Amino acid sequence: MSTVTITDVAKHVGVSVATISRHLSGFTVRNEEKIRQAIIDLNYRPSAAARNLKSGRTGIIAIVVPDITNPFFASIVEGAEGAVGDDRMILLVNSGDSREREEKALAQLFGRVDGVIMAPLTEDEEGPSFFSQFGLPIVFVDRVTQDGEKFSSVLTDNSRGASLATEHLIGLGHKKIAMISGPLSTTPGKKRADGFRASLKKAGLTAEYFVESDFSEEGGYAAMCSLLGRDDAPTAVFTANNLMTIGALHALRDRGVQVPEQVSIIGFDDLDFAELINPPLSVIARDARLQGSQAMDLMIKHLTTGASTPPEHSMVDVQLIERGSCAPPREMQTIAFNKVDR
Amino acid sequence: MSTVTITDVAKHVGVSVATISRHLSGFTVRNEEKIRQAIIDLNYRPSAAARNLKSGRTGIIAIVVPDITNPFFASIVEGAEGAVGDDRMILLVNSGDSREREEKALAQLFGRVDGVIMAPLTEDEEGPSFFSQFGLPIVFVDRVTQDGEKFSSVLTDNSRGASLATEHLIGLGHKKIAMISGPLSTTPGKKRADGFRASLKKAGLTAEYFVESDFSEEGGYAAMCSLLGRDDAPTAVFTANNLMTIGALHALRDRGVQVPEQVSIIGFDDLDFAELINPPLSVIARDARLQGSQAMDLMIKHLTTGASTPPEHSMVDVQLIERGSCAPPREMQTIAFNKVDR
DNA sequence: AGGTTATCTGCAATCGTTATCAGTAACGAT
DNA sequence: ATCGTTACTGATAACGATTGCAGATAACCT
Repeated sequence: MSTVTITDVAKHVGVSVATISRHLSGFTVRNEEKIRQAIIDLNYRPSAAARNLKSGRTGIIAIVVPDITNPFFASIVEGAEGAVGDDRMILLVNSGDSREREEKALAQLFGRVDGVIMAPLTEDEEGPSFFSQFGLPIVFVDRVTQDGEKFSSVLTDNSRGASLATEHLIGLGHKKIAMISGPLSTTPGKKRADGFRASLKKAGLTAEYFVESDFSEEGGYAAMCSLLGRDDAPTAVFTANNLMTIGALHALRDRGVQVPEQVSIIGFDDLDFAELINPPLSVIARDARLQGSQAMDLMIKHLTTGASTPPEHSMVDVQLIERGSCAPPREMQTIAFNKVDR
Repeated sequence: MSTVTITDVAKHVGVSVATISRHLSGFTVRNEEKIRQAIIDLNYRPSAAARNLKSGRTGIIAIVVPDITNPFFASIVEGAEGAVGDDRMILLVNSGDSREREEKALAQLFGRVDGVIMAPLTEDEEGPSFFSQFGLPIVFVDRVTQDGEKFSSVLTDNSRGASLATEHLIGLGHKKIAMISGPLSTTPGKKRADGFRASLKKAGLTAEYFVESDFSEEGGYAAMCSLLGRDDAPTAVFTANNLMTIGALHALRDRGVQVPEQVSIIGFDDLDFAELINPPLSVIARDARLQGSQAMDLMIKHLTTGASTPPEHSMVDVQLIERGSCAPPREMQTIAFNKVDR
């Protein structure tokens, strides 16, 4: 029933398949009206597979993200969706976080898509040829590779964002500042950690409370628990992504720790509900949708101008949003009290 | 460079293309080792397009959702992702909420995918042939169509969920209970409104505070504002989905309304951060991931057993999760006070 | 050695579409 | 009447893989 081909239409009208094909590609043909009608009558739909085979293009762009339920990646996808245009579609792949799955995905994607936008969660150091071997155009989000010169990317100023957060805490008077970091093997993980350390150093502090975690809610929970379990607990915490922030908040809540009275907290990446939390959560925010749409723009540009054009790298800005989860440390208040007392 | 075909491999080894093809399909051939080596040396990857054309199948299943940043739909996608298996992939389409875009998507999808899982936000009354005209296998999530007998679906007991919420509020003593409803033109919108009205009626109350909105955060905000602006404001509100709940909470916060002291609120669909809000949000929850994986299971079953098998309909359960955003109405407390006073 | 299987192989057709090329018809200009 | 131009048309060869068929090779048995 639904296997009506261009040949059927041609027979039905009484012309050759070439004529139908030309009509479909927008050329003017004689029996235009009859053809239009026949297509409707027979419910003909051109075979995408055949077109792909002929043209070598699919009109599909893949987006590889580690976790679509992470609002950050969902926003990336949304942004890319908005920029994709009418004649292309998006193929979503949840890669998880392993190199194996990423490689498998890339191999599977080959021939099915015209290009890949890749947003990593973790990454390993890789040979420069790893991604190029697939012969697919790639645009990276938040990742730099040793192939840097070969692929375009849309980066965040991760290091600056981390510095903003850290300096905000320092400015409030905190000395015992913790960071719940992402994996140092990833670009965002490393850069944010770097920014944190740099800011501490500038203020004459040491990165005593540094916990490397895994960008997951569970990881954030565990990391916060371990920090709270220390003899000399920190008075402020910077969490390196949204999921770990949620996990850390859950840990604080479960332990009955008051925010910001006992512990201040600031997270990287905004959350839809950050204002609804008690207290409203201060964060380092960036425009994830913009990052997604820029990545898509770069990809489409690359596809339309041909592989000849050199790769481009754009940078998305970050900003500090103060809400209420950060306050001066308790010790300061206590010390002040003590002084008055004596 | 990357246009290595099966013919190149055949030439390189010195056999016919048929032999290479057979090796690829798992048959035993003579020069197996040489072929394997040649494939690696030449970096050959079979053309998906050509395979699709021959086989008529693509190994891709589409998921059409109105908004991927809605955590509910993200979870649906995640669930489906987990159930898709190794030899298939997911094509994500953000449909928005218009019938036009849905139709366009379906038309575009034809030939590119083996089947479609469709989760609606809005829907119109449609002729029974609307979806069948595309000749694509479809599994619906949370939607019933007049084609009901033709397509499988995974439904939620929306009506029961709404009743659970409403009866919870009634049980606390509320009389002035509002509902911020989704569009009544949608299956979930209608069913949840039905459940609400039914429960009110059973308790001898009327649906005086009923606002039809649009399942969006902005809609929820506006609806809550209009409810708060009434002379005789409600003491409890049931919001029909997660986004409207967030919007309503923002409105309450902006107006400085105390929850649950002044207004109780309960939402349909759980939120990741429901526990972190002050007070923790009570909700009607269901397993969205399960809904997604069941939809995928049904789709794969349909694809593997052929179109002959009759459609199936499964139902996902809902449950009330009490957290703290609902309390007895203020009037009752006031009245009690008054009685004691006199 | 000869006959009979059991395996493996290559040829060629096929999937549905588009690009190329060689027409043909209509029409005005010469 | 002939020519050139314009505007369309149809037959056919690709695109890259799979598969039925028939032929070839090897293996086995008597």
